[in-house]
Amino acid sequence: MRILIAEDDSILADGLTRSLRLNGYAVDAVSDGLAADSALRSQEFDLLILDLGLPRMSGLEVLSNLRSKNSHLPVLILTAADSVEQRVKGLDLGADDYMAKPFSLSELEARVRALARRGAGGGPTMLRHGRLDFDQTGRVAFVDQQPLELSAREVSLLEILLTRSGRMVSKTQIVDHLCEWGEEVSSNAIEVYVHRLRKKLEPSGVKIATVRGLGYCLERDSSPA
Amino acid sequence: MRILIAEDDSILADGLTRSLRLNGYAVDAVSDGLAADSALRSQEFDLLILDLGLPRMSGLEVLSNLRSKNSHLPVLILTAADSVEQRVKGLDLGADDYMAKPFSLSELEARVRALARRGAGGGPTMLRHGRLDFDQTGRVAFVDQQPLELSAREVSLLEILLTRSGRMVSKTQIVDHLCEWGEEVSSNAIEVYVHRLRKKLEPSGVKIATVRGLGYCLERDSSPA
DNA sequence: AAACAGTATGACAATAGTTTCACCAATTTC
DNA sequence: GAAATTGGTGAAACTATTGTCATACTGTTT
Repeated sequence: MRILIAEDDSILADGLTRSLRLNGYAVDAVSDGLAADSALRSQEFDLLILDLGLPRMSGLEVLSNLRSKNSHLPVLILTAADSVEQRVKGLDLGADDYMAKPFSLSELEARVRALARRGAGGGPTMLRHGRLDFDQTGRVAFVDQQPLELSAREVSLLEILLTRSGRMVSKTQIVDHLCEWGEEVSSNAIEVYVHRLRKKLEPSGVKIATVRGLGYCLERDSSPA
Repeated sequence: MRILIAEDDSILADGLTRSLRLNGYAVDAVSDGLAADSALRSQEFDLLILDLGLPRMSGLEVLSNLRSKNSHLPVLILTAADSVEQRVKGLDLGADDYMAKPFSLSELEARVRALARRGAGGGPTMLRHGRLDFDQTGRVAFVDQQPLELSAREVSLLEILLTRSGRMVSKTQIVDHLCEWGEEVSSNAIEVYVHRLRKKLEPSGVKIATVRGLGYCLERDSSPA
């Protein structure tokens, strides 16, 4: 689950980044509108947290650019407490939720959870694959009701595989979802994650298939329900 | 998926080439505008990465030539960080996206993916032929909902046949889509791919017809709907 | 019908991609 | 601050895929 934060107050941005990371999200932060716009073109995010008062390009512009590309990316806008007007504009332009500064971290986290869930297809937050259940909100996996002990990386990997169940997922796609910008990771790292996850998934009967040169994909349920 | 890189900085070009190849694209590189123009006339590409500051013919010229031929080829332009003006011109001339140097490889890769996806018909990525379904995004083929085990090459071959469904595909066209310039492949290699793909397609009832001296084409649905 | 060019097919070898293990660095936990 | 967990690297073993060869086959041409 990848989040982009566009916020010019670096202290606030830092705090948000840190706290969201603790919650298991991959977070990137930019500090002006142009950078946000550019980031949105290049990467796929699952949620955008957008300050409306950004330098170089206003948050409203960023938002309208985004929506004009027909993106349904969930957007949470941050506004100064007094600018009711902006807030309204933002919602008109298709923001999904707003928070007035100052706000409490835990409230923000809650909204983020809600939006992230909604974005994930609007559908159920429970992914199922054979005997494996995965709770996207709590980020826990179960095999026959028994919780599975997975590290953060493993959870993320499992999540991306599950959300694209049956489709090929290339290593680059995996890197994009798991890592943030500065973080360059050897392709071997992915292979290692897969290896470790496979081991932990063994008892569940869920298999990760390899297609040489293309990537990985979750094997379809072999066992009939 | 074939990409042309027009970039005169050979170090950068090299890096791009290598990294994109790792992502499974067929990449060709040229180092000046004329060569780019000429390559675009002779070969079919799916994406152009174009530096605007090219010798012999400027990137903007290459781009406008291309668009004047009514090509909708997705184009990603590379510009110096400060030349906002060029960038704007480029977008006006019909570039699809831009990146300011210097940029991170992974960011470029992401944009390439985005463009490649958009370029691939923009529309539905599901191709259907008789009982055979092919998910272009996921790069998986199904027969009656059952996934088909194909290698990377086989997937590519199937893709090109499906996208030209019913029409002839010459061996040269196949080589062009699958391989890069340096990569010389005997014509027999193609015959071998076809052979292997045919075998795997057998249970689906989908047939690849040979036309002596011309090439191959997917047989029309034999079973009337 | 013989000769020919193009195509099919199976086996083999080289390659490039993957798995796996052991180990180090960094971070978190107690 | 020590121990434990997690995340990442490199190297060696491993393996499926790929491309070529040699050979058999098919349809055309003379």
